[in-house]
Amino acid sequence: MNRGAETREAILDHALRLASEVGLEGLTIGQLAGALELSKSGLFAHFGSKDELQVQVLNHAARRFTEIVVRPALAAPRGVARLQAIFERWVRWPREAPLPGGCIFVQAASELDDRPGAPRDRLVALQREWLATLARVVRGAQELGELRGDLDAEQLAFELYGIMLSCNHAMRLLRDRHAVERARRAFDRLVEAGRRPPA
Amino acid sequence: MNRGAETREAILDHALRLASEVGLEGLTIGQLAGALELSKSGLFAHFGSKDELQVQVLNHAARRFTEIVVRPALAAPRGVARLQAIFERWVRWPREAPLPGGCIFVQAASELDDRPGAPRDRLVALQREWLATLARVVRGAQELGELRGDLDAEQLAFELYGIMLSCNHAMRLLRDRHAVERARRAFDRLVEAGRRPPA
DNA sequence: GCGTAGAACGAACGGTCGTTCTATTTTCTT
DNA sequence: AAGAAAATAGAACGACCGTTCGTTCTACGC
Repeated sequence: MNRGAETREAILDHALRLASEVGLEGLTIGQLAGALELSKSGLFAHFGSKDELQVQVLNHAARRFTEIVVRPALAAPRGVARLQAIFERWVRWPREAPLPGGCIFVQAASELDDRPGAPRDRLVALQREWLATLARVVRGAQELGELRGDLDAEQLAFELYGIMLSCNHAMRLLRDRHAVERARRAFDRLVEAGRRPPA
Repeated sequence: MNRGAETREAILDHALRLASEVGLEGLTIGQLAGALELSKSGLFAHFGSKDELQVQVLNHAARRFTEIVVRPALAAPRGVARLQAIFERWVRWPREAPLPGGCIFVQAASELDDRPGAPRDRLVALQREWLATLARVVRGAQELGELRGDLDAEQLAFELYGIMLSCNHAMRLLRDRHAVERARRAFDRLVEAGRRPPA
């Protein structure tokens, strides 16, 4: 790896942590440079613009997310077990990334939803991908007969992500220590309802 | 109403709309003053600090929320009907407030969750209140026998809010035109599951 | 009509923002 | 070892930030 690529990696690492706390907008080049003992201009030269820095932070986060959440979950056996694995990994991922300010995608979603530009476009693509991944795992469980075949996989993905968002809200804003427990119960109920034949 | 109270109301009105788009942090006193054709210092004098402005914007939003969502829903008959009313009102409320940038509480939750201070404290109190309201309506339905008595009302409130958060995410970030439809289906399924006796 | 309190103003403060230069140092290639 | 290329530094920029200050305007009780 180039010398430049190394420091760029270090920058993105720190930027990711920082952005989870203060947001992608709250991220400032001066503070980031100060924390890494670099000059503002030196750090800036790696990216050329703040938008590009934000895009690369999102890409960096996506790589981490794949490593920490998606790939290990794909090691679990297909079906509901894999769905459960992906859920459990998601809950832990801010701790393992580590992202002291919580999931950066949730954070960025609020920040970017009304701000057109490259960072928003990138985030939208990543979140669509994530929902598609959830739906794919659901379909895997359907093909195995563990979940009803007439379920709308995208609908289930929508609802699963809702549980995760509520969990995030309860943990990060309300500091509710039972948030994960609540989310787990909701997840189990949702999956259980998907097993039963329709009434 | 005092002259001062009138302009303060006008300020908060505009600030609320603006904050829904750019966030409570993105709100700047200069821009707000410019939009209202006031001087920065003249506007500032009404609040004394930006934190206080943010707190008052949150309070203003809470008043609106009560008028638009909670109070009309309380006019619906107790039970599941009222729960449905509160859900439908919630979906529409950014359009009716109007909040062109979507629900300000969801927006603020991400912004403030890692920033201690008066605005955060106020938001936490408001969101706890909101979840408590949801739980109270659920309990109303339980007392009427429309929902199972052994359900955990707070758990159901947690899951209901999750559906709303996922709806918000799909609408605002993904620009998904079927978000409300998805949310409605999730809501119906959740309530329906609450009607049935346990398996 | 006058005096006074509150409301709004305009200018300025020190700071920080993202960005743009130029110059210097470090790293890589040959 | 030499020369090209990449990486970093440092100073400066215009813009805007929240905030302060002293002044001016406006409305209303006497």
